[in-house]
Amino acid sequence: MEPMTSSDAPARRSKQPSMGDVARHAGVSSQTVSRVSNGHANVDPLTRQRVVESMEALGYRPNSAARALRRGKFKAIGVIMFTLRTFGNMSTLNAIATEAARADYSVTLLPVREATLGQVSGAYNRLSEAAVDGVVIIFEAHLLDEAEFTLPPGLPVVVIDSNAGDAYTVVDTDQADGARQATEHLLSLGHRKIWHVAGPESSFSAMRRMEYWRRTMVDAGIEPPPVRYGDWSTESGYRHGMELGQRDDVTAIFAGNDQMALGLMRALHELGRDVPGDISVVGFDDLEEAHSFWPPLTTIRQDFGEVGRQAIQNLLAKVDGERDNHKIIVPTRLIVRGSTAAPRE
Amino acid sequence: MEPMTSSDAPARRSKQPSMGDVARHAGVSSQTVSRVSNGHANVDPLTRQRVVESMEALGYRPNSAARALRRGKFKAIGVIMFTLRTFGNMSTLNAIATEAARADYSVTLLPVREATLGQVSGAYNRLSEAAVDGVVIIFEAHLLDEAEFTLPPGLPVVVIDSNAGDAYTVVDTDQADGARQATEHLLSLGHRKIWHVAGPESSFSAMRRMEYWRRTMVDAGIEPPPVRYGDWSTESGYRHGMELGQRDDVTAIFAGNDQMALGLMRALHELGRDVPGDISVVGFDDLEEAHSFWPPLTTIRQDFGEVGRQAIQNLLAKVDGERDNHKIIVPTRLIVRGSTAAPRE
DNA sequence: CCCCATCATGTTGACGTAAACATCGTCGTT
DNA sequence: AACGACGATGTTTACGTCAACATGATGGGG
Repeated sequence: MEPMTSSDAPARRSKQPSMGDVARHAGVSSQTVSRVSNGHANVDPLTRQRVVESMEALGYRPNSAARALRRGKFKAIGVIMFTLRTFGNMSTLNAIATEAARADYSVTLLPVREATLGQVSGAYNRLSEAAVDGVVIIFEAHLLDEAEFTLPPGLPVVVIDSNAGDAYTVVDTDQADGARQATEHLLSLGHRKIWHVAGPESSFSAMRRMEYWRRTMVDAGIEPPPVRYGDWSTESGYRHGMELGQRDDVTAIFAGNDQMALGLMRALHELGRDVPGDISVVGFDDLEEAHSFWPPLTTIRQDFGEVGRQAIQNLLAKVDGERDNHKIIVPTRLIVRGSTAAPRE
Repeated sequence: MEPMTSSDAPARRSKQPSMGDVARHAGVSSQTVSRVSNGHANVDPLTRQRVVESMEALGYRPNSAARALRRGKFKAIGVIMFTLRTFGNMSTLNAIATEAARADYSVTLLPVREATLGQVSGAYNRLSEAAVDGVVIIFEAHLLDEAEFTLPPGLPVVVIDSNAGDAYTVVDTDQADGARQATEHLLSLGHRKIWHVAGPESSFSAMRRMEYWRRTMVDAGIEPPPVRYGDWSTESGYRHGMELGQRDDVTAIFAGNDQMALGLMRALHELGRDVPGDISVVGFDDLEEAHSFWPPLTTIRQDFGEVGRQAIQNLLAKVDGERDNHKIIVPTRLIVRGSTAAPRE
């Protein structure tokens, strides 16, 4: 990989015009340009007009670095995440970006990676110098502690989908209720022994869903079968499907997410087991494609949009001085489609 | 869990220590602090040590606004897009973020939305003042022209998946070859009349794929059946599937993307048509789930990672002064799975 | 018709950083 | 011993913006 140094003459970007340039061009002071630029009152319409014309003529655009320095605000919020690869993270990010834009904030991605321990001297990671007014953290809170970075003190934080406790404002999908709805749906169809293919043990969401599946089973007076752990991927769902599909005491499976449910169903197809005739399957997430799976997947819909919205609203409130931490729970909803049915007699 | 940010810190962030504070605390000049902060040579190890300790003691972190102002660089690149909702955009963004982080750049999302035409005066949109050194545009170039914004002159730009022509550096998947491979695969299996469900007419990618499907058919001496247009969604695939599945002259369908292929297959399932026994289906994209569809989908794999990598590398080269525009074509690959077979006799 | 409120505009300075230049020892060489 | 090179550190200044204050004009009320 080439070092990409800008050592050699960095083709001096033809100096962007500044307020001073515009001011000179329009024959006013730069302060007047500033006033126009910020839409302040008390500027003569004619002057304003003239300034706007000069700005256009010179192709002036405000220097946001100077602005941020002057104002002490970046009008930007950071999103810390490990990967964009999951549907949930992406949907949440999309909602965050949309909501932030509404408030005229931009969103900066701050992927977490190996700390760039430079010299013993300047050991700052990107985060500590990130040009943001606040951050949304989208990952498992327990990783926060072992992470290679420290959050700058005083930086407003909102955590999504985590067990961060009272130290932060937390926005979370109602994992518990979702898992309960999924399990009860299967119970109400007449299934007794409901299997669960959970997400990885490192995931807070996975553990919550698992816990409430178990609790619902126990509440129904049924001994829960042993949990099986996947890693959210279709492959892991497939593997468990191949095993579970060969047992004759399996009539219903609750998968920790839709992708594992998909892998599961594929395995069952390959084994010649009918879904939902022989085995019912429920997922979690409601991927956009879930209704086109074969059979269309019964699943728990997460409202990622609402999660993102809540996260931004709460974060911006903190940026504006709010001190308290909140815990916001976004409800989930059971979507019944074709992958569940009453067990065969 | 110990809180890593003192949430009890003063809401007033103006208390952030500056270089001067650190300098005073360490008994050196602020320039020395600057040198330490940037890992420059020519600093006495003992002095360096002392400065680092002072930085830690005061919780100093560099002010990136001041830094950006001073250096004239933001170390950030912007990504302009309409939505994160599609698999392709999402994958590309992921690759971009990863690659940018490698070069120590951060990524700022710049979702395009209705222009915020403020006062007649300060009608700047977010883009024109965005704190970025360059931008990647992920959408149809023809929309660039009718977009409500103008790209600040002199701002390096790389366009992905578009027909932007010579005005920009363009990174694109080899749509043409992908469509050719898909069509030829079906032809080589013995299919003659291959139907195509294309993406929306507004999409450059969709049109490229369609064009080369047609061209390949013509080259094979076959009159292409009428194109059918979808909108990339599973629903639109489903609709076309319901229609095509009821005709007995349909043995092979090339869908413009995997999601439409999925909808298509669902419709065929509902109609009792066997895939690939009665009808073969090919997609485009190779979604992560595609291999778990039922049947596993034969499709064209796009290398989004490479697209993102190329985009960033070229953009950063431009940021460093490169003037020329390039056209980078990233190859595609046919992935044969279970949704295609020779036509029934 | 004078005074002051009001408005339009200009001037000054500070935000935090880092390049450019200045200063002052120290050490190796002849 | 004298000289200069070099390394460590300090001083000055400018980056672009905008708040605060200053100035100068206008007009209405007493």
